[in-house]
Amino acid sequence: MLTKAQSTLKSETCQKPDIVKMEDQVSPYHTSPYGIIPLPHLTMNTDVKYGLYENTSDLDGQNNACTKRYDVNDMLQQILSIVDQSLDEAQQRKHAFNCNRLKPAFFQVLCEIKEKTAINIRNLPEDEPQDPQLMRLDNMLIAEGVAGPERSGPTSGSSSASASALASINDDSALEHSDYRAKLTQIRQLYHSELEKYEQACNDFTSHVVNLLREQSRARPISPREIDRMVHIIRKKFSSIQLQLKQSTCEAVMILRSRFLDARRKRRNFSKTATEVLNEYFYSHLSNPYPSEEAKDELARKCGISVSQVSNWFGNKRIRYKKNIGKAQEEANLYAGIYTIN
DNA sequence: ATGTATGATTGAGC
DNA sequence: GCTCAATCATACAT
Repeated sequence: MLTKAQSTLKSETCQKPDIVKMEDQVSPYHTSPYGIIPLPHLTMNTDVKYGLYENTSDLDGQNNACTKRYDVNDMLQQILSIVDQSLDEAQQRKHAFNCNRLKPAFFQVLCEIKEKTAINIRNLPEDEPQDPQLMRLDNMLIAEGVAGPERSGPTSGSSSASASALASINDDSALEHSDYRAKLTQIRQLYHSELEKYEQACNDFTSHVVNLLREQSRARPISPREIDRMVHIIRKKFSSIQLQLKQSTCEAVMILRSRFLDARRKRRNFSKTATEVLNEYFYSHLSNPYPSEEAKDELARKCGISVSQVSNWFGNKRIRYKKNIGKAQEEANLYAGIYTIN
């Protein structure tokens, strides 16, 4: 069954008698399932508007239009000549084409052809899941305070708990902490300005392409769906660029962390009183030196260290006590003498 | 400079 | 998620 579109195209080839003569001949007035379209007019007009028959008049003197040979070279020549046409000329042609009363019908036909071809099959919008790598990076950037809402106080973030505890112990680490925060802010600002740039560029480019496609859609069949698809593709490309930005930002944060927050590099012994408090608890609970969550909280508060530091201390203490009970006996006696063994 | 002490990290096991 | 054991990296004492 011939569609309106197909019949239109076939009738167009009929305009070129040579071709039709040799190939399958279809009536220019073929009735499509969509009704009769006065095809000869359409083809004539569009051909003229497109300039395909531009030099017909020159040739008319020698050759009748029906006998004129249209070979591939002629057509190529005409296509190539479009490049040489001035913008004004092109605009005129475009305008003439758009004003053609049969243009909407012709356009509809082209759209239908497209609808029925494979173009739409691979057009199906796939709901692709979010890139797991991108999600990881996003989560990390938010966790580090680079992306997401700005953090004001040093006590606001959960990750800063140990740092703020350290800061309360001595000025040294407080200084380092502020240094760390300053550097993090620097990274944050850089990240956001770059991200903004990318987004701006993406939006600019997208709107440019959309405008271009919309403009072109007046002359060739471009469905809104296709434009959406193009926008989707552009966004995907740009997000892959953003991915690189996020990756390098994460790297920078990790380096910063390792430099400033890796406590192994800047280890400080706990204060004497803190060690005393911890030892007191340890030796007075020697039979079960495993402080509960509440006890850890209490010890952390008393010592001005974090709960995880308390946990670390007890972990180290238990293992080292076990390894050298003899040597630890002295210490045990010292504390046992003061506190009743539990 | 060297050895020891100590807080933190890592990986296995539960 | 906690603990153990080994280990790292630094602080501290000598």
